[in-house]
Amino acid sequence: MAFVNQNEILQSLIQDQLVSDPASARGRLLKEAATLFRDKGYERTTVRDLAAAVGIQSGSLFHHFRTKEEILKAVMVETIRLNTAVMQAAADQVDSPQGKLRALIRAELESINGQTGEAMAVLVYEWRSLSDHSQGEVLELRDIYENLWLSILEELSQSGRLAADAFIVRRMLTGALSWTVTWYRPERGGLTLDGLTDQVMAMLGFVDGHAALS
Amino acid sequence: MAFVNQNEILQSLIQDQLVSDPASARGRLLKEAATLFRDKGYERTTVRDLAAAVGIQSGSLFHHFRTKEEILKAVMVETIRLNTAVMQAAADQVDSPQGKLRALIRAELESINGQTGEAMAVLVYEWRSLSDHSQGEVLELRDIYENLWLSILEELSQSGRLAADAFIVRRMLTGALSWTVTWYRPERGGLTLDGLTDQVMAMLGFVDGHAALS
DNA sequence: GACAATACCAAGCAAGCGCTTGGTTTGTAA
DNA sequence: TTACAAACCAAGCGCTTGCTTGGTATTGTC
Repeated sequence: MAFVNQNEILQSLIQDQLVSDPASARGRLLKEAATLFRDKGYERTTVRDLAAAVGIQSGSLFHHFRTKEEILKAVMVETIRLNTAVMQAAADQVDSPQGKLRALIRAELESINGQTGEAMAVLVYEWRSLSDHSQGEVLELRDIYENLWLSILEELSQSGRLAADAFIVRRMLTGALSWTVTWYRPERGGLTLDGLTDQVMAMLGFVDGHAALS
Repeated sequence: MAFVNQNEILQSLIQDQLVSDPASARGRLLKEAATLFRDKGYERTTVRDLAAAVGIQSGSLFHHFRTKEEILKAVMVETIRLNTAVMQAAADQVDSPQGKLRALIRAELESINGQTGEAMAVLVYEWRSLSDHSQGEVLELRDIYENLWLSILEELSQSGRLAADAFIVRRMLTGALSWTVTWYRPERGGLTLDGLTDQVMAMLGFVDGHAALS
């Protein structure tokens, strides 16, 4: 199936029970949790904060989740699942490696700075609040996501269009793109998402603005 | 004065009371605090943890610092002071803008992954644990530090040797370089600090390996 | 050797934490 | 209407938290 927009992808994942419906009680809680975890940090966010955000008593949370950490893990797992699907779809819509790279960068910037931004920030900055066991589970999902990037970067590297090592470029991009959440404010005018994507591509030595569409 | 190594700079700052002597009680505490804050996060680190790390009772901490947050702020303030001086010295030892950029990148990578790495990580990832007022104070110091980078990047940009915008490149570098702390392990062999610096320079389009020395 | 000032200890307080418990309401289907 | 599970409330338990207090060593100075 070739998905076009993010909403179709989301519906499909909900169907397969891989992510929670944002309209359900569980989904709404995860959404609020992501926002609170990003704004205040996991540790500073109390179960009373979480409960108040969805309008229930703190004890009632534990009917939906066994522990507070399980909430954090759920935010992370569902975020990776959704974004892996979104990125895959973005890359599939373009043919050239350079175009695929641009699509990935744009899609990740959109994830980080758009609707799922809160959850993405949690994924990056609340990593060590997870227990070792949970970290392992999340790590497995992350590997799938990362391989999406690496296969494309290595293709560009081998054809000589990328000056630095593929692994290292991906790691640099991980840091650089996730960091945008701390400073990029598209709503204040100035730089659009496409403009920002162009800047990142330019930094990597791809200077021809909007990438080849085919 | 032209400083050569990091130790001379440190001694000078200690003299001026801008950073604590690592041999003093206060300095040792800040060192341990930085390590704990990085490993467990500020919130998860208790005053009892901090006290145990330096071998005193938890109550005795409050003879040196009024609050736990004051410890966090001190770690950040002293780290910025030291690193601003270190970076300034690194840039001053080279003449060409490209050489200065390489020196800054190398020095920041060294700060992040070397002796002061714990404190640098705290500076990046524990930002929101500071009160608003403290954030303001730290921000002022950060501006000085950032201007060091911007003046050099803008020079490169205006002479056409940098494809992307100077502000954006700096922000990308901030994210990319600080992220290295999560994956770069020089002690396991493989990539040296100079090698990593070369990779970053290559990513930015500066491909001539070790930069001009003059 | 007197005398502060500094550095520390031992004990514990008040508040907030994650989570449990026993019981009530709400939704669903026969 | 009855039956039953899912969703929720009200209360609070046991524990940890940052920080305070009153007192005791240790250190530097003349």
